[in-house]
Formats: sequence, C-alpha cells, structure tokens
Amino acid sequence: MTTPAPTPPSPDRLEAARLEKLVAIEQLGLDPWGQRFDNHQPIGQAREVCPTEQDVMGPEVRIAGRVLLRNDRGKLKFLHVKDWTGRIQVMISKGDFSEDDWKLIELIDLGDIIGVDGKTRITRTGEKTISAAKVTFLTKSLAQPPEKFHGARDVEMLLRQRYIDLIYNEGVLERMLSRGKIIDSIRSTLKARNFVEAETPVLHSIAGGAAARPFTTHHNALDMQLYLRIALELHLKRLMVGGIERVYEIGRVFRNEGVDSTHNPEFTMIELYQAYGDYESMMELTEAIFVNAIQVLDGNLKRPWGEHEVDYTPPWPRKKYGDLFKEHAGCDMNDAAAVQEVAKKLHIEVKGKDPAVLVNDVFEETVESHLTGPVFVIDYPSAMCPLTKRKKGHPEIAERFELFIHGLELANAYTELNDPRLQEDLFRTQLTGLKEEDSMAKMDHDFVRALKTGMPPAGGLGIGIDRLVMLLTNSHSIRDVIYFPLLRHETE
RNA sequence: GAGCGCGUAGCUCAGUCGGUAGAGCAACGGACUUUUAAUCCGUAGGUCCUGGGUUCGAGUCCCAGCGCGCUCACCA
Repeated sequence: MTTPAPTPPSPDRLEAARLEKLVAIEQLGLDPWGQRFDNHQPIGQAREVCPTEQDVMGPEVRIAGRVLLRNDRGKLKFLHVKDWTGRIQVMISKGDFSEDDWKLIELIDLGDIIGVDGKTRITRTGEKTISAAKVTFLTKSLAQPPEKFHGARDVEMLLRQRYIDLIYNEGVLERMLSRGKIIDSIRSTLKARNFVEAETPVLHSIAGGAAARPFTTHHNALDMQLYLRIALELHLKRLMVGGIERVYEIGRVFRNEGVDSTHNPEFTMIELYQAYGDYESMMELTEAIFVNAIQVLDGNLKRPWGEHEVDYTPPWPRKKYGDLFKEHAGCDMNDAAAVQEVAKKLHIEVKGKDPAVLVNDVFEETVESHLTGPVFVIDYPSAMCPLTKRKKGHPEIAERFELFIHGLELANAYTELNDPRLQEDLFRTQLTGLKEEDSMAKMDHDFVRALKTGMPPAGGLGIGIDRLVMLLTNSHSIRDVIYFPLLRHETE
C-alpha cells in the first residue's frame, strides 16, 4: 500500500495522474508516444469480418485507435476503441498476458491511442469484440476526455477544440468526411467533362467579381495595398481568354461581413467556366454536380432538410424572375410606380434608390421565402448584373440564374458577358442607392484589356460549397460543415 | 450593430427567499474473468467568467466588461 501523494491543485491534478502513468510506461521500456504500426486494418472492416454467432472465433485482426470507454472488471477488461471508420469493443483477459504486458494494460487511460491484435468474436451480449492477444501502446493522452455518456456539449469548446467534437460527438467526423466526399465528387464530375483545375491569386489589387466588403492587407516589399479575393471570377475568365476552354477552381474566398448560421468570413466556392456554353448548359451541369454528389453519399435524391424534404430529382423547375415578381409582389417589375407602392407597403426605404435596386429589394422581401426549391430563378433584370450577357433582343434581361433551396442561395450562373466595350461601360455605371462596396461594378482595366483579346462565348457557374454540404448533410449551421469557423480571440 | 439568454469541479449539470458549494461521470485507493453509461466501498477535487457596487453577509441582487448562443439587422 502506498500513501497517495498530496493532490495538486486542479486542473493539473488530472494531468499529473496521466504523467505518472506516462513515466510508468517508460519504465516498462516502452515509448509512450508510440512508433510506426504497420498492417492494421480499419475498424469498420474488422467489424465486417466478425462472426455473427457466439462461440465462433473469427479471423485475426489488427486495429489501432483511441480508447473511448472502459469497463474494468479486474482480471477482465473491456475497452471501446474508435478509429475513423468505426468503433469496436476489445476484451482483455489477464490469463492471456505476461506480467509486464498486464502492467501496461492497467496503465491505459481513456483517450489513449492503442493498437490491438486479436481474434474477432461476439460476446454473450451480442457485441462485436476483439479478443486481445497483444496490446501495443501508441500514444498517451494527457488531457481529460469529456463525460462518457453526455459527451461534450459546450459549443464554444467544440468550435475552439474541434478535435474534441470530432472524437467524442456522434456524427461529426462522418459529416466532415462527407464534405470531402462531396468535393471529390465535384472534381470527378468535372474531370469527366474535360474541365481542368486552376489556381488563381488570392491576393488581388481590385476585389472584383462579386459585391462584398473585402479584407485588406499590405505587401511590404512592394508597398502595395492588396485585398483578399471575394470571388474567383475575373482571373478564371482571363484563363478562358488564354484558351483554357473548360476551367474551374475550388477555393477559399473572403468577405468582410457579418457572421451567422449561413455566413462565415472565409468560405469555399467553386467557380467554373465552359467556353461555347451558356447559362442553360450551366443548369444541366448544376443538376449533374448535385446528383453525382448525392450518389457518393447515400444516393437518396429525396433528402431531409429539418422538417422538410427536398427532392433533387432533375430536371429542376426554371422560373423567370419577372414572373415570380408578378406572382408574389403583385405587380409588373417594369412598372416603377407600382413597384414603389409595393415597396412602401413593405416598409422598404424608397428614397434615392434606382428602380432596379428597388425591384431587387422587393424581390428579396416577397419572393425568396417562397423558393423552397430546388428551383432555378432565371432571367434577372440586367441592371444588377454587370458581368452577364444580355438576352438577345432583350437588353433589359440578363442571362443569369440563381439556384434556391429553402431560402438558401446555392448557386449563381451567367451566360458570360464577353463584349469588352459593354463591360467597360457597365463597370462605370454605378446605380444610385447602391454603395460602391455593395456593387459588382468595380472598374478593372486589366480585365477589360483581357476581354479585348477575345473571350469565347461561355457559361459560368459558382456554387457555395459550404452551403451545398449543409444541404446534403442536413446541417443547419455553416459552422457544422467548416472545421474551424471564425471565433473571437479567446481570453486568457 | 440591437434585443434576449447562458457562463458553477476536467466533463454533463443542480444550486429554493441573499446565509458561506452539490450530484453523476472522469480522477485517485480498494473488490470483481462476459461488461454495455458495469457495479460496490472509500478519497480527493471550486478564481461560482472578470472587475466594481449594494449588503452584517453575494454563485444568487445591481452596474460595466469579456466570451458563447439565439433572434433581428447587415451580407443581392
């Protein structure tokens, strides 16, 4: 019997207990931080080869993972070990181990990472189990894990220490891995259609291609003010001028705006451009990207979204902006006086606003909440679309669509404007009632110069990857699909 | 940016009317060879977010700040 040492003040006492075990492991001549561990198999696979009848020994397996649970009955111990493919019980019987091996086994804490060799079987209670023949210590955990039953609930901790969320909360790891699968699927959809991936600058001299406040930074050696990109558009179009006929980029963009359940200051977009296409080709491609991504998940085209169900079976309805406006706002969007009346009734500020801006405001207020979708809203008023080709014979209509699903704006696409003189004019046209930073119209002479060389007629598409993952995984906060969303500085 | 809510042990949470801090899990010591959030006995563990204020006395009431959440605004 040893007298326990005086307990150090919390929280170091918990770490101290683990450090003592670390030393004890070293005294057994073992490395508490582990070594290369070859030829182990995924736990998911070990579960598959496990026999389904009692008293039948299955094949030998070797797994590695983190200890999540322990039922210690003295000479018989049960552990639950988890890797990124699943979780399995390990049974350790004292009679199967030498004295030193048993000493090591008694030093295993919750949260430690171990390797196990043994035969699969099921126990009396029907639990798939590895009957351990050998235990290899792989990594000591010095931190106290969260409560074994309730897990970790404190949202702030889960966001600041996402690894805790990934390890201990059901479904988090799976959801994050789904994000990767969806992105892989997008790449293979595009590869099959002969698109190539490009990497364009993140640091921009002019933050163009979208309407948003940029983050500002500075290059010291060149003494240049620079912006983090708010869109991928203008560089990818320059590549089209250069003859890269089908090009895309999946990349981070940065917008210096508010944070809420559908907005994070840095987020991931895909933009793609297809020479000799138009916005109709982009609708077909959007459907293909969604359907293929769903195939790599569970393949179910009818997917839950909270209380609702979204049916992704193509083709999705196309609805004209003007028709939707008439249906929900109750007047013709070209009747400026009537639009003003509706706006006033909705308590929208009317003064000093260009009619096109007002139409847009009324549309958002009256129409968007009705767009449960998936629905392509097509043919936007051209005044709000300075980068979009106008419809042939209808200069007031831009060949643009936005994809809406339950109020979320998922995608935005154009038949791309490739007339350099019109582009230059539109960059100059600042609608009244719209602040410069809220406008897509930002003069970019270098881009106009590129168009003068000649960009083929083309379709272009942008999809918010984070929102796509949200929808396909039924996650209602963008923070659920971004590993490390932005938080304020942690106070010491 | 505004309103509302939350912040107590490593974790999950109680804490009544303002009277000096509680449980479960985890930890530590002990018993246990088929458990399922094992069980049983025992021990230890607290800057009650921070700083002021009221009070004989504050986890509790008041003010300010910090962090997080929700709603709204902003973000076409």
